[in-house]
Amino acid sequence: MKIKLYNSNTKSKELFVPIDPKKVTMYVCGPTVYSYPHIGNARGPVIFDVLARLLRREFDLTYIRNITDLDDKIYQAADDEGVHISEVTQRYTKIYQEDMTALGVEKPDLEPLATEHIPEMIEMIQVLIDKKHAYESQGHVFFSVETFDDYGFLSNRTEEEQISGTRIKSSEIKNNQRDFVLWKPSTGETPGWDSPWGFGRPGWHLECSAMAKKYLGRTLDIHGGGSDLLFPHHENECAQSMCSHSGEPLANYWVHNGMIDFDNVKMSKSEGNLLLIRDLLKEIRPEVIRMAFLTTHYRKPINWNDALISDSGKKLDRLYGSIRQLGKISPGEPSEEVLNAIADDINTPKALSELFAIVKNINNAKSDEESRKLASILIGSAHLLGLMNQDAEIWFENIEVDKALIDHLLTEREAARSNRNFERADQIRQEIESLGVTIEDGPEGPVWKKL
RNA sequence: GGCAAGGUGGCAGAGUGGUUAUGCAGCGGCCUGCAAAGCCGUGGACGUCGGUUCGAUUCCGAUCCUUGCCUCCA
Repeated sequence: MKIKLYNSNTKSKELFVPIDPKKVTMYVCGPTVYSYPHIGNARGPVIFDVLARLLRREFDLTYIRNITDLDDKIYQAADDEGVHISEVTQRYTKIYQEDMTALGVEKPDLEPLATEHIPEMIEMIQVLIDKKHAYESQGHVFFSVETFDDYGFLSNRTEEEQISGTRIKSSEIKNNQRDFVLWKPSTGETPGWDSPWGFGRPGWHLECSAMAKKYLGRTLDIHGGGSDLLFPHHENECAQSMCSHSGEPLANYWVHNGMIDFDNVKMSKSEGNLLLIRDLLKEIRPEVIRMAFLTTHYRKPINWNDALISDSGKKLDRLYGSIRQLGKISPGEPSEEVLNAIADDINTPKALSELFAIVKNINNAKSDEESRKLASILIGSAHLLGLMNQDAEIWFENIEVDKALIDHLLTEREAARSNRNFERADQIRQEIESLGVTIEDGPEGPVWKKL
Protein backbone atom coordinates (compact mmCIF):
# COMPACT_ATOMS: atom_id res chain seq x y z
CA MET A 1 0.00 0.00 0.00
CA LYS A 2 1.23 3.46 -0.85
CA ILE A 3 1.10 5.87 2.07
CA LYS A 4 1.30 9.58 1.39
CA LEU A 5 1.90 12.28 3.97
CA TYR A 6 1.98 16.05 3.74
CA ASN A 7 5.45 17.09 4.81
CA SER A 8 5.54 20.51 6.46
CA ASN A 9 9.20 20.78 5.56
CA THR A 10 8.68 20.56 1.80
CA LYS A 11 5.08 21.84 1.94
CA SER A 12 3.93 19.06 -0.30
CA LYS A 13 2.31 15.68 -0.11
CA GLU A 14 4.97 12.99 -0.48
CA LEU A 15 5.11 9.25 -0.84
CA PHE A 16 6.10 7.85 2.55
CA VAL A 17 9.28 5.79 2.37
CA PRO A 18 10.75 4.75 5.73
CA ILE A 19 14.48 4.54 6.29
CA ASP A 20 14.13 0.84 7.09
CA PRO A 21 11.63 -0.87 4.79
CA LYS A 22 10.27 -2.91 7.69
CA LYS A 23 10.46 -0.50 10.61
CA VAL A 24 9.03 2.95 11.20
CA THR A 25 9.86 5.43 13.94
CA MET A 26 7.44 8.15 14.97
CA TYR A 27 7.84 10.82 17.63
CA VAL A 28 5.00 13.12 18.60
CA CYS A 29 5.29 16.04 21.01
CA GLY A 30 3.18 15.26 24.04
CA PRO A 31 1.64 17.40 26.77
CA THR A 32 3.13 19.58 29.45
CA VAL A 33 1.45 18.20 32.55
CA TYR A 34 0.41 21.17 34.65
CA SER A 35 -3.39 21.27 34.21
CA TYR A 36 -6.35 19.43 32.73
CA PRO A 37 -5.98 18.77 28.99
CA HIS A 38 -8.37 20.65 26.72
CA ILE A 39 -9.81 19.29 23.50
CA GLY A 40 -7.07 20.97 21.47
CA ASN A 41 -4.61 18.74 23.29
CA ALA A 42 -6.50 15.71 22.05
CA ARG A 43 -6.69 16.37 18.33
CA GLY A 44 -3.08 15.45 17.64
CA PRO A 45 -3.15 12.27 19.72
CA VAL A 46 -6.31 11.12 17.93
CA ILE A 47 -4.90 11.85 14.46
CA PHE A 48 -1.55 10.24 15.18
CA ASP A 49 -3.40 7.32 16.72
CA VAL A 50 -5.15 6.76 13.38
CA LEU A 51 -1.82 7.05 11.57
CA ALA A 52 -0.23 4.62 14.03
CA ARG A 53 -3.02 2.08 13.48
CA LEU A 54 -2.41 2.25 9.74
CA LEU A 55 1.38 2.05 10.06
CA ARG A 56 1.19 -0.93 12.39
CA ARG A 57 -0.53 -2.89 9.66
CA GLU A 58 2.41 -2.42 7.34
CA PHE A 59 5.43 -1.90 9.54
CA ASP A 60 7.03 -2.62 12.85
CA LEU A 61 6.21 0.78 14.35
CA THR A 62 7.84 2.42 17.34
CA TYR A 63 5.69 5.34 18.40
CA ILE A 64 6.85 7.69 21.13
CA ARG A 65 4.87 10.47 22.71
CA ASN A 66 6.73 12.25 25.48
CA ILE A 67 5.48 13.74 28.71
CA THR A 68 6.92 17.14 29.55
CA ASP A 69 7.15 17.12 33.33
CA LEU A 70 9.80 19.81 33.51
CA ASP A 71 8.61 23.31 32.82
CA ASP A 72 8.23 26.62 34.57
CA LYS A 73 4.45 26.45 34.22
CA ILE A 74 4.51 23.27 36.31
CA TYR A 75 6.57 24.94 39.01
CA GLN A 76 4.12 27.80 39.02
CA ALA A 77 1.15 25.45 39.36
CA ALA A 78 2.81 23.58 42.24
CA ASP A 79 3.65 26.84 43.92
CA ASP A 80 0.09 28.13 43.55
CA GLU A 81 -1.30 25.00 45.12
CA GLY A 82 1.41 24.72 47.72
CA VAL A 83 2.19 21.13 46.78
CA HIS A 84 5.26 19.27 45.60
CA ILE A 85 6.02 19.43 41.90
CA SER A 86 5.82 15.69 41.46
CA GLU A 87 2.29 15.75 42.83
CA VAL A 88 1.27 18.10 40.02
CA THR A 89 3.04 16.19 37.29
CA GLN A 90 1.85 12.77 38.42
CA ARG A 91 -1.72 13.92 38.84
CA TYR A 92 -1.99 15.52 35.42
CA THR A 93 -0.08 12.76 33.67
CA LYS A 94 -2.63 10.31 35.00
CA ILE A 95 -5.53 12.55 33.99
CA TYR A 96 -4.09 13.02 30.52
CA GLN A 97 -3.72 9.29 30.05
CA GLU A 98 -7.25 8.67 31.30
CA ASP A 99 -8.68 11.25 28.93
CA MET A 100 -6.79 9.81 25.97
CA THR A 101 -7.99 6.32 26.81
CA ALA A 102 -11.55 7.61 27.02
CA LEU A 103 -11.19 9.00 23.50
CA GLY A 104 -10.06 5.61 22.22
CA VAL A 105 -6.43 6.62 21.77
CA GLU A 106 -4.18 3.58 22.00
CA LYS A 107 -1.08 3.89 24.13
CA PRO A 108 2.12 4.81 22.32
CA ASP A 109 4.96 2.34 22.68
CA LEU A 110 6.75 4.67 25.05
CA GLU A 111 5.87 7.81 27.00
CA PRO A 112 9.23 9.01 28.29
CA LEU A 113 9.54 11.70 30.95
CA ALA A 114 11.81 14.71 30.50
CA THR A 115 13.01 14.55 34.10
CA GLU A 116 14.33 11.05 33.55
CA HIS A 117 16.57 12.15 30.70
CA ILE A 118 18.60 14.99 32.18
CA PRO A 119 21.94 13.18 31.64
CA GLU A 120 21.12 12.71 27.95
CA MET A 121 20.32 16.40 27.64
CA ILE A 122 23.49 17.46 29.43
CA GLU A 123 25.45 15.20 27.13
CA MET A 124 23.88 16.79 24.06
CA ILE A 125 24.66 20.29 25.36
CA GLN A 126 28.27 19.28 25.93
CA VAL A 127 28.56 18.00 22.38
CA LEU A 128 27.11 21.26 21.06
CA ILE A 129 29.60 23.28 23.13
CA ASP A 130 32.48 21.10 21.96
CA LYS A 131 31.42 21.63 18.36
CA LYS A 132 31.18 25.39 18.94
CA HIS A 133 27.46 25.44 18.29
CA ALA A 134 26.77 26.56 21.85
CA TYR A 135 28.40 28.79 24.43
CA GLU A 136 28.24 29.28 28.16
CA SER A 137 27.43 32.64 29.64
CA GLN A 138 26.77 33.41 33.31
CA GLY A 139 25.41 29.98 34.20
CA HIS A 140 23.38 29.79 30.98
CA VAL A 141 24.17 27.85 27.86
CA PHE A 142 22.85 29.21 24.57
CA PHE A 143 22.60 27.66 21.16
CA SER A 144 24.45 29.84 18.68
CA VAL A 145 22.07 30.18 15.78
CA GLU A 146 24.57 31.77 13.41
CA THR A 147 26.66 28.59 13.49
CA PHE A 148 23.86 26.71 11.76
CA ASP A 149 23.44 28.01 8.23
CA ASP A 150 20.18 26.21 7.66
CA TYR A 151 18.45 27.66 10.70
CA GLY A 152 14.91 28.58 9.66
CA PHE A 153 14.63 25.96 6.91
CA LEU A 154 11.80 24.06 8.55
CA SER A 155 9.52 26.97 9.36
CA ASN A 156 10.65 28.88 6.28
CA ARG A 157 11.62 31.97 8.18
CA THR A 158 14.24 34.53 7.34
CA GLU A 159 16.62 35.86 9.93
CA GLU A 160 14.52 38.97 10.36
CA GLU A 161 11.38 36.95 10.96
CA GLN A 162 13.18 34.78 13.46
CA ILE A 163 14.23 37.81 15.42
CA SER A 164 10.71 39.14 15.57
CA GLY A 165 9.80 35.96 17.40
CA THR A 166 12.30 36.23 20.20
CA ARG A 167 11.34 37.63 23.53
CA ILE A 168 14.70 38.26 25.08
CA LYS A 169 16.80 40.79 23.23
CA SER A 170 20.52 40.49 22.79
CA SER A 171 22.08 41.37 26.03
CA GLU A 172 25.16 40.95 28.09
CA ILE A 173 24.42 37.23 28.42
CA LYS A 174 23.33 36.50 24.84
CA ASN A 175 25.54 37.01 21.81
CA ASN A 176 22.75 37.06 19.27
CA GLN A 177 19.10 37.85 19.65
CA ARG A 178 18.10 34.64 17.87
CA ASP A 179 20.06 32.39 20.22
CA PHE A 180 17.94 30.21 22.43
CA VAL A 181 18.64 28.69 25.81
CA LEU A 182 19.85 25.12 26.30
CA TRP A 183 20.53 25.36 30.02
CA LYS A 184 19.57 27.93 32.61
CA PRO A 185 20.43 28.32 36.28
CA SER A 186 17.97 27.37 39.01
CA THR A 187 17.75 29.31 42.20
CA GLY A 188 15.65 29.16 45.32
CA GLU A 189 12.86 26.63 45.19
CA THR A 190 13.13 25.99 41.46
CA PRO A 191 14.22 22.44 40.78
CA GLY A 192 17.53 21.83 39.15
CA TRP A 193 20.30 19.37 38.48
CA ASP A 194 24.04 19.58 38.76
CA SER A 195 25.79 20.18 35.48
CA PRO A 196 29.17 21.33 34.17
CA TRP A 197 27.64 24.83 34.02
CA GLY A 198 26.27 24.83 37.53
CA PHE A 199 23.01 23.90 39.18
CA GLY A 200 20.17 24.42 36.72
CA ARG A 201 17.64 22.99 34.30
CA PRO A 202 17.39 22.45 30.56
CA GLY A 203 15.71 24.74 28.05
CA TRP A 204 12.32 23.69 26.79
CA HIS A 205 13.26 22.40 23.33
CA LEU A 206 15.97 20.04 24.41
CA GLU A 207 14.05 17.07 25.77
CA CYS A 208 12.58 16.05 22.43
CA SER A 209 15.95 16.07 20.71
CA ALA A 210 17.56 14.04 23.49
CA MET A 211 14.79 11.47 23.88
CA ALA A 212 14.20 11.02 20.17
CA LYS A 213 17.88 10.28 19.72
CA LYS A 214 18.05 7.90 22.66
CA TYR A 215 15.11 5.75 21.64
CA LEU A 216 14.76 6.17 17.90
CA GLY A 217 18.17 7.18 16.58
CA ARG A 218 19.45 10.25 14.84
CA THR A 219 16.83 10.50 12.13
CA LEU A 220 13.16 9.80 12.72
CA ASP A 221 10.83 8.74 9.98
CA ILE A 222 7.98 10.90 11.26
CA HIS A 223 7.94 13.77 13.71
CA GLY A 224 4.50 15.08 14.62
CA GLY A 225 2.88 17.79 16.66
CA GLY A 226 0.53 20.73 16.56
CA SER A 227 1.08 23.33 13.86
CA ASP A 228 1.81 25.93 16.51
CA LEU A 229 4.96 24.02 17.44
CA LEU A 230 6.57 24.49 14.04
CA PHE A 231 8.32 27.62 15.19
CA PRO A 232 10.24 27.95 17.31
CA HIS A 233 9.96 24.54 18.98
CA HIS A 234 10.59 22.22 16.04
CA GLU A 235 12.97 24.61 14.35
CA ASN A 236 15.10 24.61 17.49
CA GLU A 237 14.87 20.84 17.86
CA CYS A 238 16.24 20.56 14.35
CA ALA A 239 19.08 22.93 15.08
CA GLN A 240 20.11 21.11 18.25
CA SER A 241 19.86 17.65 16.82
CA MET A 242 21.46 18.30 13.45
CA CYS A 243 24.37 20.22 14.95
CA SER A 244 25.00 17.66 17.67
CA HIS A 245 25.07 14.93 15.05
CA SER A 246 26.71 15.40 11.71
CA GLY A 247 23.95 17.29 10.03
CA GLU A 248 21.62 14.36 9.47
CA PRO A 249 18.01 15.53 9.49
CA LEU A 250 16.06 15.08 12.71
CA ALA A 251 13.09 13.74 10.79
CA ASN A 252 12.26 12.89 7.19
CA TYR A 253 8.56 13.70 7.45
CA TRP A 254 7.16 16.53 9.54
CA VAL A 255 3.46 16.16 10.16
CA HIS A 256 1.52 18.96 11.84
CA ASN A 257 -2.13 18.93 12.85
CA GLY A 258 -4.33 22.04 12.74
CA MET A 259 -5.86 23.86 15.66
CA ILE A 260 -9.36 23.90 17.10
CA ASP A 261 -11.41 27.09 17.10
CA PHE A 262 -14.28 27.81 19.40
CA ASP A 263 -16.93 29.98 17.79
CA ASN A 264 -14.33 30.87 15.21
CA VAL A 265 -11.82 32.02 17.78
CA LYS A 266 -8.77 29.92 18.34
CA MET A 267 -8.92 27.97 21.54
CA SER A 268 -5.88 29.04 23.51
CA LYS A 269 -4.68 30.03 26.90
CA SER A 270 -4.47 33.66 26.00
CA GLU A 271 -8.05 33.69 24.74
CA GLY A 272 -9.24 32.07 27.93
CA ASN A 273 -11.63 29.84 26.00
CA LEU A 274 -10.20 26.44 26.78
CA LEU A 275 -12.69 23.60 26.68
CA LEU A 276 -11.50 20.81 28.96
CA ILE A 277 -11.92 17.21 27.85
CA ARG A 278 -13.01 16.33 31.35
CA ASP A 279 -15.86 18.85 31.26
CA LEU A 280 -16.89 17.84 27.78
CA LEU A 281 -17.11 14.19 28.76
CA LYS A 282 -19.75 15.06 31.33
CA GLU A 283 -22.07 16.06 28.49
CA ILE A 284 -20.91 14.12 25.47
CA ARG A 285 -19.97 10.55 24.86
CA PRO A 286 -16.27 10.12 24.04
CA GLU A 287 -16.87 8.47 20.68
CA VAL A 288 -18.76 11.59 19.59
CA ILE A 289 -15.73 13.72 20.34
CA ARG A 290 -13.54 11.37 18.37
CA MET A 291 -15.97 11.46 15.44
CA ALA A 292 -15.92 15.27 15.58
CA PHE A 293 -12.14 15.23 15.16
CA LEU A 294 -12.31 12.84 12.22
CA THR A 295 -14.97 14.87 10.41
CA THR A 296 -12.43 17.45 9.23
CA HIS A 297 -9.11 16.79 7.56
CA TYR A 298 -6.36 17.00 10.18
CA ARG A 299 -4.56 19.97 8.68
CA LYS A 300 -7.61 22.22 8.62
CA PRO A 301 -8.99 24.10 11.58
CA ILE A 302 -12.05 22.64 13.31
CA ASN A 303 -14.70 25.02 14.51
CA TRP A 304 -16.05 23.48 17.68
CA ASN A 305 -19.73 24.12 18.32
CA ASP A 306 -23.00 22.38 19.16
CA ALA A 307 -23.82 21.63 15.52
CA LEU A 308 -20.57 19.69 15.16
CA ILE A 309 -21.39 17.62 18.24
CA SER A 310 -24.90 16.88 17.09
CA ASP A 311 -23.81 15.97 13.55
CA SER A 312 -21.12 13.69 14.92
CA GLY A 313 -23.63 11.89 17.11
CA LYS A 314 -25.95 11.38 14.15
CA LYS A 315 -23.15 9.93 12.07
CA LEU A 316 -22.55 7.36 14.78
CA ASP A 317 -26.28 6.66 14.90
CA ARG A 318 -26.17 5.78 11.23
CA LEU A 319 -23.08 3.60 11.57
CA TYR A 320 -24.37 1.69 14.57
CA GLY A 321 -27.92 1.63 13.22
CA SER A 322 -26.83 -0.45 10.26
CA ILE A 323 -25.56 -3.30 12.42
CA ARG A 324 -28.06 -3.05 15.22
CA GLN A 325 -30.31 -5.90 14.16
CA LEU A 326 -27.47 -8.20 13.21
CA GLY A 327 -26.39 -9.46 16.61
CA LYS A 328 -22.80 -10.08 17.52
CA ILE A 329 -20.42 -9.33 14.65
CA SER A 330 -16.68 -9.77 14.85
CA PRO A 331 -14.48 -7.26 13.04
CA GLY A 332 -13.08 -8.34 9.68
CA GLU A 333 -10.41 -6.99 7.39
CA PRO A 334 -10.94 -3.30 6.62
CA SER A 335 -12.08 -2.26 3.18
CA GLU A 336 -9.52 -1.21 0.59
CA GLU A 337 -11.30 2.09 0.13
CA VAL A 338 -11.05 3.00 3.78
CA LEU A 339 -7.42 1.92 3.94
CA ASN A 340 -6.58 3.97 0.87
CA ALA A 341 -8.34 7.05 2.24
CA ILE A 342 -6.34 6.93 5.45
CA ALA A 343 -3.16 6.19 3.52
CA ASP A 344 -3.77 9.33 1.47
CA ASP A 345 -2.47 11.83 4.01
CA ILE A 346 -4.87 10.60 6.71
CA ASN A 347 -7.98 11.66 4.81
CA THR A 348 -10.45 10.77 7.54
CA PRO A 349 -13.47 12.57 5.99
CA LYS A 350 -13.00 10.46 2.88
CA ALA A 351 -12.60 7.35 5.02
CA LEU A 352 -15.87 8.16 6.78
CA SER A 353 -17.67 8.54 3.47
CA GLU A 354 -16.41 5.06 2.53
CA LEU A 355 -17.80 3.77 5.81
CA PHE A 356 -21.19 5.18 4.87
CA ALA A 357 -20.95 3.50 1.50
CA ILE A 358 -20.65 0.18 3.33
CA VAL A 359 -23.60 1.14 5.54
CA LYS A 360 -25.70 1.69 2.45
CA ASN A 361 -24.78 -1.75 1.17
CA ILE A 362 -25.64 -3.34 4.50
CA ASN A 363 -29.05 -1.66 4.49
CA ASN A 364 -29.65 -2.83 0.94
CA ALA A 365 -28.36 -6.35 1.43
CA LYS A 366 -30.64 -9.11 0.20
CA SER A 367 -29.75 -11.60 2.91
CA ASP A 368 -28.82 -11.65 6.53
CA GLU A 369 -25.64 -13.44 5.60
CA GLU A 370 -24.63 -10.71 3.21
CA SER A 371 -25.42 -8.06 5.81
CA ARG A 372 -23.28 -9.78 8.40
CA LYS A 373 -20.40 -10.13 6.01
CA LEU A 374 -20.52 -6.42 5.14
CA ALA A 375 -20.98 -5.49 8.78
CA SER A 376 -17.80 -7.34 9.60
CA ILE A 377 -15.94 -5.24 7.02
CA LEU A 378 -17.61 -2.09 8.35
CA ILE A 379 -16.52 -2.74 11.91
CA GLY A 380 -13.00 -3.73 10.89
CA SER A 381 -12.73 -0.54 8.84
CA ALA A 382 -14.17 1.63 11.61
CA HIS A 383 -11.66 0.19 14.04
CA LEU A 384 -8.87 1.69 11.96
CA LEU A 385 -10.35 5.05 12.85
CA GLY A 386 -10.89 3.97 16.43
CA LEU A 387 -14.67 3.96 16.01
CA MET A 388 -17.41 1.39 16.63
CA ASN A 389 -15.68 -0.22 19.57
CA GLN A 390 -18.88 -1.01 21.43
CA ASP A 391 -22.01 -3.03 20.78
CA ALA A 392 -24.67 -1.18 18.82
CA GLU A 393 -27.14 -1.90 21.60
CA ILE A 394 -24.87 -0.21 24.09
CA TRP A 395 -24.47 2.78 21.79
CA PHE A 396 -28.23 3.24 21.56
CA GLU A 397 -29.21 2.23 25.04
CA ASN A 398 -26.20 3.63 26.77
CA ILE A 399 -27.22 5.95 29.51
CA GLU A 400 -28.43 6.68 32.91
CA VAL A 401 -32.03 5.80 32.26
CA ASP A 402 -34.07 3.38 34.26
CA LYS A 403 -33.94 0.38 31.96
CA ALA A 404 -36.27 -1.68 34.11
CA LEU A 405 -38.93 1.02 34.03
CA ILE A 406 -38.68 1.41 30.27
CA ASP A 407 -38.85 -2.31 29.69
CA HIS A 408 -41.91 -2.47 31.90
CA LEU A 409 -43.64 0.32 30.00
CA LEU A 410 -42.68 -1.29 26.69
CA THR A 411 -44.28 -4.56 27.74
CA GLU A 412 -47.40 -2.70 28.69
CA ARG A 413 -47.40 -0.87 25.38
CA GLU A 414 -46.99 -4.11 23.43
CA ALA A 415 -49.99 -5.50 25.26
CA ALA A 416 -52.02 -2.45 24.33
CA ARG A 417 -50.86 -2.70 20.73
CA SER A 418 -51.78 -6.35 20.41
CA ASN A 419 -55.24 -5.41 21.68
CA ARG A 420 -55.28 -2.67 19.07
CA ASN A 421 -55.63 -0.12 21.84
CA PHE A 422 -53.53 2.44 19.99
CA GLU A 423 -54.67 5.29 22.15
CA ARG A 424 -53.07 3.61 25.14
CA ALA A 425 -50.00 2.68 23.06
CA ASP A 426 -49.41 6.27 22.05
CA GLN A 427 -49.96 7.39 25.60
CA ILE A 428 -47.22 5.05 26.77
CA ARG A 429 -44.99 6.25 23.95
CA GLN A 430 -45.42 9.75 25.33
CA GLU A 431 -44.52 8.57 28.79
CA ILE A 432 -41.40 6.84 27.57
CA GLU A 433 -40.33 9.80 25.51
CA SER A 434 -40.68 12.03 28.52
CA LEU A 435 -37.95 9.85 30.05
CA GLY A 436 -35.62 10.88 27.21
CA VAL A 437 -36.00 7.69 25.22
CA THR A 438 -37.63 7.06 21.87
CA ILE A 439 -39.15 3.82 20.60
CA GLU A 440 -38.68 2.26 17.21
CA ASP A 441 -40.99 -0.57 16.22
CA GLY A 442 -39.13 -3.06 14.07
CA PRO A 443 -39.92 -6.48 12.65
CA GLU A 444 -38.23 -8.08 15.66
CA GLY A 445 -40.29 -6.02 18.08
CA PRO A 446 -39.70 -2.60 19.56
CA VAL A 447 -36.26 -1.21 20.36
CA TRP A 448 -35.49 2.06 22.05
CA LYS A 449 -32.76 4.61 22.09
CA LYS A 450 -31.84 7.75 23.90
CA LEU A 451 -33.16 10.92 22.33
C1' G B 1 3.91 44.16 8.07
C1' G B 2 6.23 39.04 6.97
C1' C B 3 5.09 33.78 6.33
C1' A B 4 1.35 30.00 5.57
C1' A B 5 -3.46 27.90 4.65
C1' G B 6 -8.28 28.51 2.82
C1' G B 7 -12.88 30.53 0.32
C1' U B 8 -17.63 24.25 -2.45
C1' G B 9 -25.16 23.54 -2.28
C1' G B 10 -29.34 25.45 4.12
C1' C B 11 -25.12 23.49 7.57
C1' A B 12 -20.73 20.37 8.00
C1' G B 13 -17.14 18.60 4.61
C1' A B 14 -14.20 15.50 0.59
C1' G B 15 -12.77 15.55 -4.35
C1' U B 16 -12.03 16.22 -9.59
C1' G B 17 -9.77 19.31 -16.25
C1' G B 18 -15.53 16.82 -19.10
C1' U B 19 -19.35 11.76 -15.30
C1' U B 20 -23.47 10.96 -7.91
C1' A B 21 -18.88 12.83 -2.91
C1' U B 22 -20.53 11.73 1.99
C1' G B 23 -23.42 13.03 6.64
C1' C B 24 -27.32 16.18 8.54
C1' A B 25 -31.50 19.21 7.11
C1' G B 26 -35.64 19.94 2.91
C1' C B 27 -39.22 17.93 -0.65
C1' G B 28 -42.09 13.51 -3.01
C1' G B 29 -42.93 8.28 -2.51
C1' C B 30 -42.58 3.08 -0.22
C1' C B 31 -42.98 0.72 4.47
C1' U B 32 -45.88 1.54 9.47
C1' G B 33 -52.18 1.29 13.37
C1' C B 34 -49.35 6.15 13.94
C1' A B 35 -44.29 6.90 14.04
C1' A B 36 -39.14 5.91 13.86
C1' A B 37 -35.35 3.43 11.38
C1' G B 38 -34.51 1.90 6.48
C1' C B 39 -35.25 2.14 1.13
C1' C B 40 -36.34 4.75 -3.71
C1' G B 41 -36.57 9.47 -6.09
C1' U B 42 -35.54 14.87 -6.01
C1' G B 43 -33.96 20.26 -5.73
C1' G B 44 -29.63 23.03 -4.57
C1' A B 45 -22.41 24.42 -5.24
C1' C B 46 -17.81 25.33 -6.39
C1' G B 47 -15.78 34.11 -3.71
C1' U B 48 -14.93 37.90 -7.98
C1' C B 49 -12.48 39.18 -12.65
C1' G B 50 -9.33 37.70 -16.48
C1' G B 51 -6.09 33.81 -19.01
C1' U B 52 -4.75 28.70 -20.88
C1' U B 53 -8.14 24.82 -23.02
C1' C B 54 -12.69 21.85 -27.42
C1' G B 55 -14.13 22.23 -22.21
C1' A B 56 -12.26 24.65 -15.45
C1' U B 57 -15.20 24.38 -9.47
C1' U B 58 -10.45 21.77 -10.62
C1' C B 59 -4.41 24.73 -13.94
C1' C B 60 -2.24 30.11 -14.20
C1' G B 61 -2.62 35.42 -12.90
C1' A B 62 -5.07 39.37 -10.51
C1' U B 63 -8.46 40.89 -6.85
C1' C B 64 -11.63 40.75 -2.49
C1' C B 65 -12.44 38.18 1.96
C1' U B 66 -11.39 34.69 6.03
C1' U B 67 -8.18 32.09 9.25
C1' G B 68 -3.59 30.57 11.48
C1' C B 69 1.66 31.40 12.79
C1' C B 70 5.24 35.41 13.99
C1' U B 71 4.27 35.69 22.49
C1' C B 72 2.51 30.76 26.36
C1' C B 73 -0.05 27.15 23.29
C1' A B 74 -1.72 20.96 20.61
